[in-house]
Amino acid sequence: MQKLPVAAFRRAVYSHFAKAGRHLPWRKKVTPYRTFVSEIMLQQTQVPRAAEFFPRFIKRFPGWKRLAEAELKEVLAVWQGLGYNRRARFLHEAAKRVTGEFKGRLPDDPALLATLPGIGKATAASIAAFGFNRPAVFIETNIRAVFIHHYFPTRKSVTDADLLPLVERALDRKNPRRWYSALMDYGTALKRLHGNPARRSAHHVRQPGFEGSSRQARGALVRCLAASKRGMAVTALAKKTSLNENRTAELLAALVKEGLVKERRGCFLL
DNA sequence: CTCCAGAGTT
DNA sequence: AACTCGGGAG
Repeated sequence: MQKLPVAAFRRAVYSHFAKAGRHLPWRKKVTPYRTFVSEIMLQQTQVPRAAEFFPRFIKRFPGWKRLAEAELKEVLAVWQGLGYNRRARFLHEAAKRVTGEFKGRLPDDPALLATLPGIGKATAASIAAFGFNRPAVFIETNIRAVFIHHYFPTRKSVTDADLLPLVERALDRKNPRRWYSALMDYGTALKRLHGNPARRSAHHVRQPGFEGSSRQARGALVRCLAASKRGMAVTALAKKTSLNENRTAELLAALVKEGLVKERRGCFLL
């Protein structure tokens, strides 16, 4: 199984990092807050887009306190274009918990981090590694690409359980932050060269289409509301988004239930 | 059409 | 285990 000695593998990854490591805004200055924000933004979102939004977000909400004190509508407004709006709400909720429960100090324990909204196993470990330079082990799509390419070049289906011991063994425990940064950059480069080895992950799933989906419609609704001063009625929203009125009402009800939208006597607002 | 530094809900 | 959640670039 072990096709490549660990030392040689690390050298290959670090060598690429030295030549082609990316200069990303969240790497310029590392704090737990900045790492947290970037990791939420990066969930299912390509690096260039997160890199575009990150500086704006940080400028507007420089730290936990400022984010916690903001209104959700402000956070959603800055979030527009990033996608998956509920992440903005999770981030906002997390900031409130960090300032309250943790007195403004983000814990570095992945198990504790994973109790925060929007933080699953992968992101919790990512934050521990990138934000606190802790040797947490995790797997995400770039890591899958790298390890599948190097250690399972021909196997059709590779599980995370297959990869985990390899990821753990390869981890540079002297500098987890640098190691994972290098691994990410190597993974994205590998995908461009070899057509996404992560497709051969047993956990790989293709997304349903976006055109005409409720995701698209919800996005349009939230975008409208983010742009409106005082909120809008169902009819106005349906007209503005070219959606069926019944469907619009249903989608709005779901958005209200999720805490992204509020309703005040027939008028919807963020 | 595909995927993206995934997570929450059912 | 299967669904759902944005939006843009390639």
